[in-house]
Amino acid sequence: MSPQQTVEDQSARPASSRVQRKRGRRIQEILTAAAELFGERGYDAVSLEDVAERLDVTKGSLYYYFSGKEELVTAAIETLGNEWTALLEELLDGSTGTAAQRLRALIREHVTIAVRDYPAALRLFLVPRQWPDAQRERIKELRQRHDALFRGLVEEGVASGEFTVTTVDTALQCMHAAMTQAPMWCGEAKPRDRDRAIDEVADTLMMLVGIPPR
Amino acid sequence: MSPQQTVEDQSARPASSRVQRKRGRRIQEILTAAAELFGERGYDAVSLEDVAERLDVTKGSLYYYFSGKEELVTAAIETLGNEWTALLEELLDGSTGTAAQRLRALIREHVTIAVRDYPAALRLFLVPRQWPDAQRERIKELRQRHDALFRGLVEEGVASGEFTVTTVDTALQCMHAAMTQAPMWCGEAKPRDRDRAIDEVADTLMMLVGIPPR
Amino acid sequence: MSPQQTVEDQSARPASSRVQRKRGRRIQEILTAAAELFGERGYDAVSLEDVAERLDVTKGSLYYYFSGKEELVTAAIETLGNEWTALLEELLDGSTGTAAQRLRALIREHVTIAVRDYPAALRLFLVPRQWPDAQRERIKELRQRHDALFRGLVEEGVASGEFTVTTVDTALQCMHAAMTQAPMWCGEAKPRDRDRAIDEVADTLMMLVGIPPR
Amino acid sequence: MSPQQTVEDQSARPASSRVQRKRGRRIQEILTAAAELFGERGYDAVSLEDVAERLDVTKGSLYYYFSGKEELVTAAIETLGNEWTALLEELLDGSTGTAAQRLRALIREHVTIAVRDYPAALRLFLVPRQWPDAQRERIKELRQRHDALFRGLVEEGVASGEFTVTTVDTALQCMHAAMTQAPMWCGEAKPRDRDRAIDEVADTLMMLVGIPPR
DNA sequence: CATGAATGAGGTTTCATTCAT
DNA sequence: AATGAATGAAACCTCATTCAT
Repeated sequence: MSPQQTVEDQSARPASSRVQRKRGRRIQEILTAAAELFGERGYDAVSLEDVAERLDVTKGSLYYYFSGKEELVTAAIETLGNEWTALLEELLDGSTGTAAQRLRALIREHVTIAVRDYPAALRLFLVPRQWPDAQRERIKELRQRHDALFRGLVEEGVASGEFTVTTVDTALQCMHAAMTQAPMWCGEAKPRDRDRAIDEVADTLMMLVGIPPR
Repeated sequence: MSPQQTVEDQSARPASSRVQRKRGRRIQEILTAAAELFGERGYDAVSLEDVAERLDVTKGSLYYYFSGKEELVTAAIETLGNEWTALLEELLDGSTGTAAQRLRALIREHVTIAVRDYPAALRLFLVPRQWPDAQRERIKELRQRHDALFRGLVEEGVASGEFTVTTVDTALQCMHAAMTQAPMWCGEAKPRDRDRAIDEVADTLMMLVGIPPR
Repeated sequence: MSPQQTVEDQSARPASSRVQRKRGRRIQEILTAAAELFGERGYDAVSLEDVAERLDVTKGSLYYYFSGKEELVTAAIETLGNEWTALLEELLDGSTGTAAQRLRALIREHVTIAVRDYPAALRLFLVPRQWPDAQRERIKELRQRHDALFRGLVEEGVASGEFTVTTVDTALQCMHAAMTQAPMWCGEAKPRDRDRAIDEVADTLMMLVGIPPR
Repeated sequence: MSPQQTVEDQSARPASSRVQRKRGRRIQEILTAAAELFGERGYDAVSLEDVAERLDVTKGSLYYYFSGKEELVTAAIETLGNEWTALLEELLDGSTGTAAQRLRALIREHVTIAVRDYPAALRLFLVPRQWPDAQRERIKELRQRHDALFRGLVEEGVASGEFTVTTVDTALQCMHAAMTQAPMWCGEAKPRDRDRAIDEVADTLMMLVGIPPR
């Protein structure tokens, strides 16, 4: 049995779970490094050598865990998406107040993550030639889970009369597009300016659901 | 001594203007092809061989007109941006009504062009992070000219009290981001659905300047 | 200090013979698997990973029994050759009749084994040109033992005037070459056709020693 | 239009036939070098680097003419087969005498070529994983053309009563197998011995069609 | 005994770039 | 103006081998 098995198959063999856990941890290390790099520079601009170097191993080692660049990047996207979504879910769990207050906080958090951790995340969804089927499914699911967070809040606000939208779908798409590209114009050096920029983005995007600034 | 001269230099020598015109035409052909390809697949995923093949010439020929891949792609972006901006300026010249009416028309037109002519233009703005200085300048200027169209209208509306914004800059950025990515979710087959989708985008984005739907 | 010891050494230590037997059995399993794979695809096209996978162990384990790929393949050839020769010797022990009758039976058996058990055994003799000295010796000996069976019969027939040959050596070489490649053109699906094909090969090869068909 | 076009397409564009001829010549140079190397060592054991080095160019250049290793080797086999067959046809054209005399000369020539030029030609027909369809056809045709030479003579001899065979097909297969493997046991250093060995092979193989030695 | 992990050398392939013609 | 040819660096990938556990 070849050792490559994507992250989810892990539970196949119950044997030697300590080893399995270690393997899992290593895979996560790799995926985190890969997610950062791909998130920063995009698919084509990152070589496996780059990934290996950041992990201080050789290229060959990556092939022990992944069957190739595409599998690696797919898994990395998944990781990135999961971490990102988890952070947002966490925030949402602890947040109270009106739908507007919570949505604004969510937007702020999302942009902050984008700017801080994954300035080129957008590119990861613009990967070359369409993905092989298996991988495309996984990415689509990921995106839906992420979207659901925003959609839930928006629908709540609309239901309560707090928000006004033309279409929930379109408002979400626009919001998402702007948030994703935000790192490109908020990527300033000084944290102070950056924070203000993020605030402005949040205020501006709230207008998409009919909440005026101030 | 190579005859390379970037697109601007073209008008420098009045001599032998028939030759010059022909050269200009050839350059335009190349740039159009390049813009399409780069727009479809992104910078890294398009090889000069691809561009040459679409033009039915050899790679070598491209070097007669451009000093390298980067210059080619920069010029392509410039061309595409110029055409695009020209279409928008034309529309604006003939348009009357309130700032809101004109802005809405401008947004509609922009998205329509994007969806119809340059479905993947977005990628052209996701080009390698570090441009050589010379090229970065040109792209920045282009963007500013394009932006000025929207900015003018928005400022006019703000001045007249018609619009409400947190920051003109941020509103424009968000608007731009959403418009650029719109082709990705409006790229439906049937023209009827597509038109309605574009309308929704326009309505939604008008909210960024405080204009409610309907 | 690694415990590697080539197959011959096995019987050296009488100590702990149960362990030794187990070791021997394991080695045989490995060699059988290896012989099949190398026979099917050739030396270069089979990786140790492939061999390990078929045995459901890891690559590393193979190094416990063999010092490397070359030793493994040499031993595999040896095993295969031994089994093959043993089968032929067995046949010869029980066979009677004229030299021609016995030679014909031997040829038939040889080709039958090749077709049935080792359809691509030929490739095992097309292994990298330069064997290390130690291994070359072993392979040569093997071949001689195998050859001796045929040689003995041929010489007997020549001595008795039953056979006519130009050179015993050359006749044997040609016979061997044809027998080895026979699986490639006798590898038909239906057993009936296959049996007739083998008969034809045997008849034809008998002509090499001057025995006419029928 | 990518420059790769296999040898037969050459006549597609009538344009600039001097250039075309030069291209053809270069391709032949490459194929000759490749055929020698692959013929000597087999598919897997020859790297493109090896081929490139013998031609004193870089690996990359090979990709200008061939789309990959497989295409190169297929074309090389074709070349090798064509040259080989051409030599045999030439010989046959100028040869007179009985079918036996001519067949014997043909065998001698074939083995001489094998020993002298392509000691590992056999391996080329045992290439890894079956060939892609396109290439398999070409190789099969080649083989048939080659076989036809021998078949014609054998059938002629059988018709005239000069030869006796069990089956023409089987006799040809055996003959071919032996001839192809002959370099393995005739590859001696001294030309004198080698010539005698070839003579013996020829005499021995003539027995396959019922011609006794001497 | 056996495994999982890692390595490093070497293979195939791609491609921007240069240049003689 | 354009082409065919060649290059070289760098990419992806494979695999025999080693080793701590």
